[in-house]
Amino acid sequence: MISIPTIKRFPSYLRLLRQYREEGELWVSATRLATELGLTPIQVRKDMAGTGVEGRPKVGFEIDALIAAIVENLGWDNATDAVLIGAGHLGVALSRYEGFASYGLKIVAVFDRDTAKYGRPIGKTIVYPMEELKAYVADHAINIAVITVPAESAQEVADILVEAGIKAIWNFAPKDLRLPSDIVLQRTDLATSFAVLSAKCRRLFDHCGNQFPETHHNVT
Amino acid sequence: MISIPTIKRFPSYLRLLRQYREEGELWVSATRLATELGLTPIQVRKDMAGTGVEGRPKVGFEIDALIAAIVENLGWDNATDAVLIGAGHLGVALSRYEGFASYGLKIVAVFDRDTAKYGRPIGKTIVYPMEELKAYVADHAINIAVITVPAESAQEVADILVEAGIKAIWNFAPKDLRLPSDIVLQRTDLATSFAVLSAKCRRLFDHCGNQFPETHHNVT
DNA sequence: TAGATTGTTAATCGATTAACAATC
DNA sequence: TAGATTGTTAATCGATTAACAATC
Repeated sequence: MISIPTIKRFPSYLRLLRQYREEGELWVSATRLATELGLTPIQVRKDMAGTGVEGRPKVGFEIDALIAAIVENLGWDNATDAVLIGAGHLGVALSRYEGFASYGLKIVAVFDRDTAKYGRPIGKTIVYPMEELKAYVADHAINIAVITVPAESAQEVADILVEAGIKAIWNFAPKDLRLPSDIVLQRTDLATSFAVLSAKCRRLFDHCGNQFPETHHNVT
Repeated sequence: MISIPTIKRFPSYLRLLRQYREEGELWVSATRLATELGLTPIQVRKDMAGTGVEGRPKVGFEIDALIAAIVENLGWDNATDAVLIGAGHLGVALSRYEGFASYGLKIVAVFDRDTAKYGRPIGKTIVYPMEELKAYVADHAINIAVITVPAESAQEVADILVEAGIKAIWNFAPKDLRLPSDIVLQRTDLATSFAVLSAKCRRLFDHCGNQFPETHHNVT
């Protein structure tokens, strides 16, 4: 069983490995991956051990083998259909994001409460009425839903999804959802992310003595 | 010094506490916060201890005091000006996001490479040419930058920001940036987030024996 | 008072890091 | 061969959880 911290580093390894492959390289050492990603070689070796790929002393790891193993470990080798709820700016941005293809995620339908948006094309699909969400998820046996509605509506949408038999929810709304324990939930919370940034800034600035040290580039 | 995991839970506490206050409540127990957020009461008490607010046995914590302490701890009490680079869908979504106000983050300028977008209004600002980025950051003593450009351009943009004297970067591009160690970096990487979701799904499904268990709602 | 709740110290758990033998 | 690199076992570090006394 691969740990969550290791899983979180997999996408960074994957991006770098794919870049190396494009540059025509065949082998890479843990030392090199570590240097480029700001990790320790020991940690990279531990992570690589999780993939099941064995390295060769003095040579390193076979790039193609690592890519295949990481993709397989994440389950990104076969595409999964997903619905997205909330055709606001963020919803549209995610629906059109082509990078999802390399994660094996495919947004097959977008839903919104705003009647004015019905039928509007977004990415490779169109906007459907919210009333059709439950039936769509159930009929198409959709397993994953992406929530990009405002915080106030997020729980309501989640409840509909659960009733319809959803298996996993990726929630972008700034709201902590209450879900049955057998539903997989992943948050992408801007507030949480910014809180960490803020805290790191505070630590740095506190070290300097004031909130924002005068920059030497500051032209008054 | 408050730990990062605690910092990550602060925004969730904050949302809930503000909701309670709106409902006219004055006190809340760690037990109740724990129940609503799916945490243990012990963990909530530990986190609350970090804020410096003392609770009262049998009563709990004063909501206003907790809100003030968390906001103060995150440095969200006075607004910070930030620039955003990349006026694509995600950039526009973030620039218009009004929730940032409650984090003390204010996007004061948006930059893009696309000349067709210059002067276009986004949120409370307009799009500026990329050429003006460096001077803007330096002249206005901007400390925080949000990067929403494609992965290929992210490092280039980051380099300009560093030269201009930026202190912290919030990077949404799927790219691991190389930065001087004194620059605060926070990633919000969709791939990482989705990788965790994928891994959790795999664990759940492996437990069931197949990749996606047939849903009982599946109408064939 | 009795009992719910806080706060703190100790125990547990898990991830990172270190040490070092094995390998090509 | 010599030396860079891997793989594994042990040590360290930090966060969570448990236990329990203190409090209103």
